[in-house]
Amino acid sequence: MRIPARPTMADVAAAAGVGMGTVSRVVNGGVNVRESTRRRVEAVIERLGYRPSHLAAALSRGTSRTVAILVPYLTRPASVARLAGALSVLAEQRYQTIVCIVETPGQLDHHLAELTVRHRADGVIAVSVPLGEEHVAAFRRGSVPIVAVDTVVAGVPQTTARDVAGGQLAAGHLLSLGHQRIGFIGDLISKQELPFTSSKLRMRGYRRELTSAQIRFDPRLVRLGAHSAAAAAELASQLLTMRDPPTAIFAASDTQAMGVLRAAERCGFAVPAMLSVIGFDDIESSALLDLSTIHQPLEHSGAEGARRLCTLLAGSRVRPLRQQLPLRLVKRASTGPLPGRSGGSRPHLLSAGAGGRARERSQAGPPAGRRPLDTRFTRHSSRHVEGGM
Amino acid sequence: MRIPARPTMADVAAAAGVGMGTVSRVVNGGVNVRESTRRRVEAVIERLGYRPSHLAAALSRGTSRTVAILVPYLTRPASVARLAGALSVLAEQRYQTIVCIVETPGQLDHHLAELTVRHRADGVIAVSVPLGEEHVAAFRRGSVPIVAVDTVVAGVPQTTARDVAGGQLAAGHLLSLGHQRIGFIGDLISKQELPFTSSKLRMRGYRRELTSAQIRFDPRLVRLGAHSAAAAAELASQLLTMRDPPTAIFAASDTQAMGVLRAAERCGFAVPAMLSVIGFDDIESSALLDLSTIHQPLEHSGAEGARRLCTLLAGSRVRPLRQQLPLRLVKRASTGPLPGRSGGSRPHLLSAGAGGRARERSQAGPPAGRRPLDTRFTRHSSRHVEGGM
DNA sequence: GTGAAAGCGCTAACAC
DNA sequence: GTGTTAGCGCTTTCAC
Repeated sequence: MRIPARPTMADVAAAAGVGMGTVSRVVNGGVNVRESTRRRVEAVIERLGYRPSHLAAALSRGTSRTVAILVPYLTRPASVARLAGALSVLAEQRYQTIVCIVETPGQLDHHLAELTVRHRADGVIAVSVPLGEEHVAAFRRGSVPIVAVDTVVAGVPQTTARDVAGGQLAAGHLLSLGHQRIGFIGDLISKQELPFTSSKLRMRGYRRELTSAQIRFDPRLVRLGAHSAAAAAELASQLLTMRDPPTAIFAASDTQAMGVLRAAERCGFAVPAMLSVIGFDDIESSALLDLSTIHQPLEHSGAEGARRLCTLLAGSRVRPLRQQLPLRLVKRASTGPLPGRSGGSRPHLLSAGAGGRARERSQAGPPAGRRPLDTRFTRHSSRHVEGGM
Repeated sequence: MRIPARPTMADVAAAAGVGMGTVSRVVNGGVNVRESTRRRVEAVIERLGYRPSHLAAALSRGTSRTVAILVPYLTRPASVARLAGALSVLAEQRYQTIVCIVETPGQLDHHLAELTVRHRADGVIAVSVPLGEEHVAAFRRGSVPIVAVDTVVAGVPQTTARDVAGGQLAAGHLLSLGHQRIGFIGDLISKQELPFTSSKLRMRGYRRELTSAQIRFDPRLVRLGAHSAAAAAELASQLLTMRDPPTAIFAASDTQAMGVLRAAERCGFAVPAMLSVIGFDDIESSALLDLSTIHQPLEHSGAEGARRLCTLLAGSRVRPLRQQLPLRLVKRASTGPLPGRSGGSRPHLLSAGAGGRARERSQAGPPAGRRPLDTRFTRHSSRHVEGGM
C-alpha cells in the first residue's frame, strides 16, 4: 500500500478501514471512540505521517482560534510590555496571535484590509493605535470583535490609563517640591505617523496642574520632538542652556526622561540638586536609573485587553466598556526640592559630576559664560550654583 | 432581493449575474475582467457587504501566507530587536506573522504541536530558541520550512553571531587594558527553562582568551544567575566585596552589565577608574549609559532570518547554510586601563560619586573596612583610591 | 473575457 | 460507537 505524499483524513480512514468521522474524533481528542479503534487509527496516522490541515479544520469549523494585535513601536519598552502581557494571556487561552506593527496610516490601512477579511482573525486588540470611526466601522462590518488598550476608541471596549491625571500627578509632584519653572518634553507627531495621543494628554495634565497652581504657562519650556532618549536629550539641552532654565523637567515617557538625565549630566546640572526630572510609565530600567516616574501597569494593561477580547469571543459582553487602570507616583532619586528651599537632597546617579567625554560633541554648544563641560565637579550640597560648579 | 447575513462569493456571483470565477478575479486584482463587468461586480460586493474568506481562499490555494516566529523573553531588548527586524521584513513581504513566546520546554512542545500541523504556518523562524533534532524532525515531517536566528540548529539555515569570538573580544579588550582579574557574570539556566546558549558561549570565549593570556582561571570570579540587571547587580556586589575583587567585569549581556554598573556605584567602585565593565549586544540604552560592549546587529539578524525564510518559501535554496554576522568591539567610557598602570581614565556616568540612597539597602552589606556609601565623592583623577574617595 | 465544475481537507449532523 | 454525507467558501483549470 503506497503512502500518498500528503495523506488526508480520507486516506487515513481508508487505510484504517474506518469512516472519516472516526478519524476526526481520534484527531480531536478521541472521545466516543472505542479504545481499540483509536489505537488502530493512531497507528495508521503515524504510519502514513498524516498531519491534519489547520485550514480545512478552521474553515469547516468557521473559526481559526487566531487573534491579531496591532501595536506600534517595538522600540518602545511600554509597547513591548503591553504586547507581552497580551501574548501571555492569549497563549494561555490557546489562541495564536498575529502581531502587526502599525506606526503609519499606510500600515494601518494595510493591516486593516487584511484583518477585516472574513476568517482571518477571530478578534483584534489595538494597542495604543488610534482608530478612527471608519476603522471601527470596518471591523464592525466584518463582524470582527475588537478591544482597545491605551487608546480611546468610540464604542469599543477599552483599557486605558488616565494620562491627563498622570500628567497632573507628575507636575503636581514637582510643584509640591517647590518648583515653579517646570519644563515639558514630549512627542512631536510627524505627518507620516499616526496621531498617538499619550504624550499630548500628559502634557494637557501638566498644563492643567500648572494652571491650578496659578503658574503662567511658558511655551518656551515646552519642547516636542522625536520619541527617543537622544532627541529628548537634545531638547533638554535647549532648555538647560536657556538664560533662565527650568528647575524641573517632566518628560512624557521614561525613555525621554533618560535623555533628559543625560542632558543634565552633560550640561552640568546635578540631579536632583539643580534639576528634578520625572518621567512616565515606570519601565524596567527606570528603577535602575532611580528615575522618579508615574507608574502604570503596562503588562497588565495588555493582559486585560486580551482577557476582555477572550470574553468577547466567548460570546459574553465585557463589563465596564471603559476600564481605567490606576496610575501611581513613584518617587525616586531624580526629583527633589527646589534648590534654596529645603536643600540637602540626595544625589541622582547620572548627574553627580561625570563630565563630558571628549569624543562626544555637546549637542547644544555651551552657552557663553558657562564653564567647559569637562572641568566641572558637582557637589551635591551646593545651592544656587550655576552650571554645576 | 434580500441580503444574506454573510454573503459568499456565490451570492455575489448570482446577484451580479456572473460566474464565481469572475468574482474571484475581481477580488484578486481584477485582471482579465472587462472594466464594465468589474465595476458591476464591485458594486454588488459593496452592496452586499461581501468579505472574502481568508480560510477558504487559503485552503483552496493551499497556503495562507502566514509564518510563525518563535522567540523567548520579550523582556530582553535583544530578543525584541530581533523580532522587530523579522516582523518588518515579513510585513514588507506581505506575510502575516504569528508570534510565539517560547521560554520553557513545555511552551516549545505546545507551539511545536501547533506549528507542525499542516497549513498553519508556511514557515517558521526560531529566534534564540534551542531546537533539538526531534524538533527539526517534526518540522521536516510536516514539510514546514524553518530557519534559525541566534541559535545553532543542525541542518537548518541559520543566522548567528560568533558568541565565543565575542567573548574573546570582550575579555581581550580588558586584558589589553592591563586587567588580570576579570570577573564574568552570566546566565544560570534553570531546569524549567530551555537551554539558551549565548551566555555559555560568551563565557567560553572569556575563558579561552584568559587561557591564551596565560591567566589562571579563577572560578570564584565567575557568577551565574538570572538574566536581569537586579540579579547581575547582586552577583557583582558579591564580586566587589571579595577580599581581592576583580578590576574588570565582563557581563554576558548589556542588561546584566547595567546591573554591574549599579553595583559598582553602590559598592563605591568608580567606573572605569576602579572597575571596568563591558557588556554584550549593544542594545539601545548602552550608548546612553556609555557602556563598552560587543556590538552585534540585532535587528539585522532578525531581518536576515526573515529574508532567508522568504527565500525558502519562494522555492529557492538559501546560500550559506550558516550565516555569521559580524561582531564588533565598541569602546565607551565604562572600560579603562587598570588603575596604577596608565591612569587618567575618563569617568563613567554611573560611578562618579553618587552615593547610595537611604531607603535602598545595599544588597551585599558593605565590607569591613570600607567607608559607608553615602560619604563618598569620587574624583576622577584619583588613583589607587579605595571606595571612590 | 467569462461560466461551470472539480477540488482543497475537514467538521458536524444524522442515521444506523 | 461508527459510517455517510453535506457543507465550509474559495481557486483554478478548462471549455467556450
